Amino acid sequence: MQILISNSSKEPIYQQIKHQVKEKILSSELREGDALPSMRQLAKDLHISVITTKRAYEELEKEGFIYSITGKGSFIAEQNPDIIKEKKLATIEDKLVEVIANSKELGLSLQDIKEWLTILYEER
Amino acid sequence: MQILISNSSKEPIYQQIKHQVKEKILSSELREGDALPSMRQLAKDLHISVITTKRAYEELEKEGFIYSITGKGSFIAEQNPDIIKEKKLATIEDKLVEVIANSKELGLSLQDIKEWLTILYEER
DNA sequence: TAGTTGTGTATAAAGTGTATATTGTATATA
DNA sequence: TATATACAATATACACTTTATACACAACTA
Repeated sequence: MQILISNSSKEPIYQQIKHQVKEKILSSELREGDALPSMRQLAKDLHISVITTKRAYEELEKEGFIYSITGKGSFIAEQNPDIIKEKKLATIEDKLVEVIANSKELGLSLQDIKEWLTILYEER
Repeated sequence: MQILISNSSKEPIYQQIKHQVKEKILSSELREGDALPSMRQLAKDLHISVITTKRAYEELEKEGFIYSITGKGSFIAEQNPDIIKEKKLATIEDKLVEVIANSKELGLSLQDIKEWLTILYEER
C-alpha cells in the first residue's frame, strides 16, 4: 500500500490521496475488505495532519469507495461492477481532457494527438 | 526573502515587486521550489493591499517564473523552458498510455478513442 | 479488570489564494 | 477647459486547504 504526494502539485493533498486510492481500486490492486493504512499512520508517513487524511478518507467513504470503523481502521467497500465500469469510463474521459489541455498549451493539434495515440496504441 | 519598495519611484508597486523577484531568480538567490512570502504576508510587510501583491504574483505566474497554490503559498517554478516542455510532453504520453490501457480493458477500439477525443477537443 | 495503545471523530482556528466592485490618478483628446 | 479613457491601487468579502488539540471507541495485554 503505497501512497505518494507531491508538494509542488496544484492538486490538494487530500485529492492526491483520493485519486490514488481510486486508481488502485479501479485497477483491482485494492479489493473489497482490504485494509487501508490508518489515518494516523498515513498522516505520519506523509508528514501531514490526521485531519487531511481524514478528509480524504471521509470523502472516499461518501463516494462509496471505502468505509471506516472507529477503533478498527478503514477498508475497501464492496464495488458494484456496473458502477466500476462507469467510473473507468469517467477516468478515461478525465485523462483525455488533461491530454487536450496540455496539448493546447504546447500548441499540438488534434491531428498531432491522434497520430501519437495511434503509435502508442500499436506499440502495446 | 527581502523585498523593498519605494514610494517615490515612478515605477508602479506591482512592477517593483515583479522586478525584484525576477532579479533574485536570475541571480540564483531564489531557486526552484523556494517559497515566496505569501501574498498576505508581503502585503502586510509592505503596507499595501493584497490585491497589489496578487497582481504582481499573478503576472509572474503567467510569465512562468512562479506558481501559486491555494492554501499553500507561492513558489519559484522550474526555469528552463526546454525541460518544462519535455516534462509536459512526457505527462501527455503517460496519460495517453493510461487511456490506452484502460480502453483496451473495456474493449474500446482505437477508433472509439479517437472519436471521443475529437468530441472533447471541440468542446473546449 | 485495569491500563495502554491504536483506531476514527469533532470542534475550532489559522493560513492560503481569489473575485467583485470601487476609488484615485494620471494622460490623452475634443 | 472639459470630458473620456486607461491604469494603479484599494476594501471587503469569499472560497479553499491545512492544521492543533482534545475526545471517544475498540482491541490488546498484563
